[in-house]
Amino acid sequence: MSSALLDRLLATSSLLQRDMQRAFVGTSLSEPRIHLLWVLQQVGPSTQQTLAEKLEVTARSVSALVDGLTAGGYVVRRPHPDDGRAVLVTLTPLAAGMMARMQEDHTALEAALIDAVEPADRPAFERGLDAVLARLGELLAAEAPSYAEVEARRGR
Amino acid sequence: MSSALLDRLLATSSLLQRDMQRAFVGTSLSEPRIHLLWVLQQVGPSTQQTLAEKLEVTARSVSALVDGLTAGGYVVRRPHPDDGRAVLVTLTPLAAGMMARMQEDHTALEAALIDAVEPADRPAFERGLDAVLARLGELLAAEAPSYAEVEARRGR
DNA sequence: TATTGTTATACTCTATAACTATA
DNA sequence: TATAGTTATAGAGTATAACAATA
Repeated sequence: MSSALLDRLLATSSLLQRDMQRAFVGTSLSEPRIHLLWVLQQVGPSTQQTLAEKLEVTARSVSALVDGLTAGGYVVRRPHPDDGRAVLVTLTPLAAGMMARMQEDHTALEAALIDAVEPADRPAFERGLDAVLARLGELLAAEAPSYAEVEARRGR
Repeated sequence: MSSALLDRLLATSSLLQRDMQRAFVGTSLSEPRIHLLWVLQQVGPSTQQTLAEKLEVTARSVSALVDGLTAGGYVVRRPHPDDGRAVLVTLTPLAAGMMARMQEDHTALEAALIDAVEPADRPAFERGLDAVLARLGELLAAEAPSYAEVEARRGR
């Protein structure tokens, strides 16, 4: 008997994570640093506060990550044009090139995974995945009130 | 247009990870420590070497994890009956109870996720998931030779 | 006053290297 | 010699709290 659905989903998570890590062995880039670079590529130059929200870590942790990435030549801190307190963290050309390649790898992996599924199975597979994702979202929302909800309750 | 397949798989990973973490807020249990306890529940009392292999970390890291879990009252080090060098890390009744509950939650989540998928979609969904898992395994095996393969090559 | 980011401090996880005790 | 585990040391990531500069 094959292993349970949940175990296969967890196995998929594990393999996807390995695939991500494999792409950066030999560089000074760890998973949290790659994540920061990835966000910068997606949304463009950002303040550290914005990065803290996207990465779901404290502003202090972003400072440390940006320090490391600056030392490695992956990002630079530029003054914010409108706000003297803030900086705009910006990818260097080196890092922008790496992230563009990572984006290509991402697209290629997407294609490889779709290709692996029998065409006849694809619609049901995608519906099933969406259903699982939605259910997971509901379960988490039900049991773990969001930050916004906690704040609203406090405000009463 | 909905987001791509790969992004939905990554989103699923992220939500599963959150669900796992949510279960242990308020305790002194971090993700690596929970992982160790989980392995102990699955395979029974184990040497630290065995745990190091299962967790894919160094023996030194296992020492640190076991130290922390011992201090928290979750595991005890018992002498190995046949090997004076080794210890058998064993769950305390406290931790065994927590892990049994975690196993139940795991089973309940499994049922909730299957329930979320339309019965008519389930066979194709499972085939698709298996296909994705297999393809991911192939890609990783092709590009990242296993430890065993590296060792065999060195032995030539 | 509120916000942005840094300095100060501490804890966890990880790793390598050297060492002890046992096989 | 080889293996199991620890001590010593170091680096990364995370967090909270106090502070500086700017809004």
